[in-house]
Amino acid sequence: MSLHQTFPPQIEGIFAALGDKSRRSIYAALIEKERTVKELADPIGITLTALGQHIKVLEAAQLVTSRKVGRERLCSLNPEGMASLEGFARLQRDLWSTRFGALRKLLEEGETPG
Amino acid sequence: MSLHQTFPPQIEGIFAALGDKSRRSIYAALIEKERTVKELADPIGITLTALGQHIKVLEAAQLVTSRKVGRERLCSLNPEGMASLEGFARLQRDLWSTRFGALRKLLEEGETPG
DNA sequence: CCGTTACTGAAGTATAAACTTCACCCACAG
DNA sequence: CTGTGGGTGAAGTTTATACTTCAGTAACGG
Repeated sequence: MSLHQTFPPQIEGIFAALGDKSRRSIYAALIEKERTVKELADPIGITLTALGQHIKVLEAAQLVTSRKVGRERLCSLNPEGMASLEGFARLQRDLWSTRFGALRKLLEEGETPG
Repeated sequence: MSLHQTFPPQIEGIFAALGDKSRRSIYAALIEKERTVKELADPIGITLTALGQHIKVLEAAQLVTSRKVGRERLCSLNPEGMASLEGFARLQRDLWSTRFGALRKLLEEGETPG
């Protein structure tokens, strides 16, 4: 039914995940170092339950990984996610350059009829 | 109050904008070529009003530009947005490499005692 | 053992934001 | 000039989802 092409599934997930302010905060907090669920929840001011839900989304998007250590859960950044995003963004730019290049070429050809 | 550093404002806007499925569809549709509000609204199945609101968000995020042509509004991609995102993502990867490099160095030093 | 701390699942609430309706304005065609 | 089509603003609805509460498990400290 849908005429429009959408983004690759992984990229969709990344945008959906980081579309939320709390999850961006979590991600940003993990840039410095790995942290427990509690350490992440406290400064944002949400419950541990809410934070756990966010972590699930971030893990599904491959932006974060986590592991149980004793009774705590240590969360860390997963560089794969951002790397994929970078690749996607670069591809977009390449496509654009190509289009722009093609346009320029057309214009140049138009100027030199022969 | 907030302990956590968040993303640069422009990047925040981009994630917030593309966090929405409809706006991703719009963006994807504009990759091929520029389109009017109606051309964008029809395949998604939303009203022109709703689409107009999305365009405003995408423009604020510098992902899209638009201009009035007669009674139509032509929307096109703004490559600046994606370029910023690519820069941000690459910076993240660089930070990670640095951290990882430092860790590896520490481990190597630990493995070669004296 | 007991009490506290960190977390988790289910289930319900609350709110932000996506979306609609409706009235209206312009541009263009007949 | 009338009629139709594309677009826009204000204001209300609706829905997705972020969030909570509560009850429970497991780990650690005394």
